[in-house]
Amino acid sequence: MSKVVTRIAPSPTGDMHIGTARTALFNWLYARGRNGRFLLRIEDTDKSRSAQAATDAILMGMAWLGLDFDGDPISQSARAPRHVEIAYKLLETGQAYKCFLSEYEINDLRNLAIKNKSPNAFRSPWREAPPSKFPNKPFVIRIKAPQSGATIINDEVQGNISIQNNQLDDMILLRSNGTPVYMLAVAVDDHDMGVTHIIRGDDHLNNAARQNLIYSALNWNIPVYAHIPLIHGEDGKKLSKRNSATSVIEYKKMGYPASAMRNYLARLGWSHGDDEFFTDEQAKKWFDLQHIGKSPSRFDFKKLSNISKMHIANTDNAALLHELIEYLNVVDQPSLSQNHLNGLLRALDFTKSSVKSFPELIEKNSFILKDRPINIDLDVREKIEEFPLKTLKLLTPQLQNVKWDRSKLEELLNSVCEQVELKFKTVAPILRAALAGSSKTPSVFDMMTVLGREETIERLIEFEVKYNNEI
RNA sequence: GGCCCGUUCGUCUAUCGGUUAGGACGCCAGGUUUUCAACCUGGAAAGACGAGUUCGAUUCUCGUACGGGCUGCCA
Repeated sequence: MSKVVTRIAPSPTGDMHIGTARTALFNWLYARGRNGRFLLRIEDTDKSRSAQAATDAILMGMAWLGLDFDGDPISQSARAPRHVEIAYKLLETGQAYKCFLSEYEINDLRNLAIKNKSPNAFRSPWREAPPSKFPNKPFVIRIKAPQSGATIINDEVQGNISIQNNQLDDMILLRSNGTPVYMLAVAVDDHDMGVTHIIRGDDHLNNAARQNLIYSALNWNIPVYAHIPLIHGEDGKKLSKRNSATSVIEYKKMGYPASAMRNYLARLGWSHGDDEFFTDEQAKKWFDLQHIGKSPSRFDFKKLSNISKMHIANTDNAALLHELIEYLNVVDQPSLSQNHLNGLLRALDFTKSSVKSFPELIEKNSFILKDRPINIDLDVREKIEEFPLKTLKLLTPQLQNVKWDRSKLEELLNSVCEQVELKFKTVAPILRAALAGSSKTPSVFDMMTVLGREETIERLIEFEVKYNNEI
């Protein structure tokens, strides 16, 4: 059995689409799980639609998602001479022909066919014309498609699809300006690149029949097809800017880890029994074409968030910090000081287990990312019904001597609470206010251990003074 | 219009003729708690519709409805 080769072939138009990312992921998983090769080809045949910025966006998206491809990206436009060569080869063997119809004339013929309710696809009158009749006009090269019988597509996802050949028109291979069209380029490139498995959106399902025409005209082996259903928005309509975030970069900016995106996207339309949360290694091992669903699936942010939460909780601190830094960077936040970085690394132990995304993680860690004087959020202020100064007066001096670990601090706090005859429930908001100025924090003991003795005491004193002044 | 594809809880899905149709997210209720959360327990919730094949259909076939795709000198 020959080695598996897959590819992702996006066209460079604007940002990288999340659907493209999923298709890339499927191809990547399939190849990587089978010791195969995964290639990237930029489909820039139509130069007017292409832009370097869009290509960069694709590269960035792939990099963020960790979808590494083999070799250099292949530019389709650079391969145009080869496409032209094949078109002329087909012309020579009589499997393609010159068509001298103008676009205007084609339009008329097409409209006429629709008007007459012709069941057949459009045919050019030049199909069988002898060279002696050729005018001195620009021409396109069309493939000579069979007019009867059927073309079968063996699709790993959709099954065996049969398309009547009278539905297939003599598609254009080379434009009148001599440039190749997409359909030719795809078939030639996939063949030349040795692609064995084409996993792509099912909007290409009908195209597969056309591409098969090219393959068979050239006596090439037809690759394995797997046409996967498209992703829809939460409203069930095709994913668009109106109903969802469409570009990969937006998800990065929302602060979802790449591993979570891979997990969620893989699970969207593919399944491995009841497994919901899995690692890349498992996904590579498990991924197959048989368990890809046939119907389009809706993008669900709630589920993504849940998967994201599990991934954040399961990422080790150093890697998480690395991703967090990249996240802050992409959302144009100022970078963190070494001091903050150090604190963050320690705080992650107990802050990473309960958040859904990086902005939440930042918020949860805000106590360590703030410097004195601590600004107190309004909602926290409101929760402090009375301000028992005596508690702090009693507590602060004792903090000087207590052994600085979590259990000792708990003991101390409990005894102080007893002395002032308050429940810890009442005291905690005050400490939270003093230490973090926010209600979104980890436990006060965890904050104390990370902040350290000195900083904790400074914050408590600062708070005490502030309230003394206000009274 | 023609052709092609799809349809299981709100959502993602399991099921490869025989199940009390399972899981996850979300939702609801209760519990725990030191805030936001998190966590624990329980609950409601599905085979689009109509025929046929079969001892038996979610599963196979056909039709209908709905949704999607293709039908470009776009990709």
